[in-house]
Amino acid sequence: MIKIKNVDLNLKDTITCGQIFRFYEEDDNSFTVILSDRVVNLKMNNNDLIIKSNNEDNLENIIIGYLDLDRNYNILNKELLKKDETLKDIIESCKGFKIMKTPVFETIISFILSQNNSVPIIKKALDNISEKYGDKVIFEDKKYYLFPDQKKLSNVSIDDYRNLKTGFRDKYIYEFVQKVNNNEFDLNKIYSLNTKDALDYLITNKGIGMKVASCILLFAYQRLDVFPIDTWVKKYMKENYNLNNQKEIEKYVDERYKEYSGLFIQYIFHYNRNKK
DNA sequence: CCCCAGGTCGTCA
DNA sequence: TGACGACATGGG
Repeated sequence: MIKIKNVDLNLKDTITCGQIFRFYEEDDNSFTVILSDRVVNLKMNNNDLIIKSNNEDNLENIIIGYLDLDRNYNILNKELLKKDETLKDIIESCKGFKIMKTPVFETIISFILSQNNSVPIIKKALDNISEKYGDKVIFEDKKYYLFPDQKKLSNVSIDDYRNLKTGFRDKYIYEFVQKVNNNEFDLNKIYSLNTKDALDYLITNKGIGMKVASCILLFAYQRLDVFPIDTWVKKYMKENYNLNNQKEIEKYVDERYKEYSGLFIQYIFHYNRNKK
């Protein structure tokens, strides 16, 4: 067990707001997440974060990175507030909310699955893939399956994916995995690209459009300057700002919030989700 | 039974 | 460019 004292973290909202899919809320209000090569249980005890895992190697650093605990959100929030003072209440309500740093490969598969799909079904498909091709881990007497890496999926066919309930996205996942394994798509190249080029590079994959690419950049690559525009955001921006299409929204958000626009979108999503 | 899910693709003006 | 239907699946 590891304890990180005095963290500024809203664990529940951060875990459950749609950044990751494979997590379990436990009876003691802790969360068990399946993270790359291990299973981790996270629990807040007052302001301390209690961490347990089947694998404690480098665990504290991994969780600090995963939950973005090293970033100074106070500075970000101040910058955001400077750009738009009307965000005061929203920003305050998002205290402790973090943009997670999620595993790249799994995140891309997850968000390919997310198109025209609902969260429980996305989760089910990810679990199916993991149970079939991922390594088994026993943690506190329970069985879990890690999400497989690209090598483990190299021989999986479109039909295999279909049988795991990925729906019509089966071919997209297949093609993406093939391209990664054949070095036709380089996950590390993203780090060296600016945000616009990274988006253009991501959408060269079938099944990845602008929204999915934005989620990938925001969550897996920590690009806080992208803003995933989906049906929810469109509706919200129309109702509150009278912006009627994607172009108008992009222009508005980019002009006002620039390098923090991803944070801005996550904050208003989070705020409105909790409001009702 | 119909509708929808934090979309994207292919097709046709 | 821009609009529009199709798309697998499961839950309401």
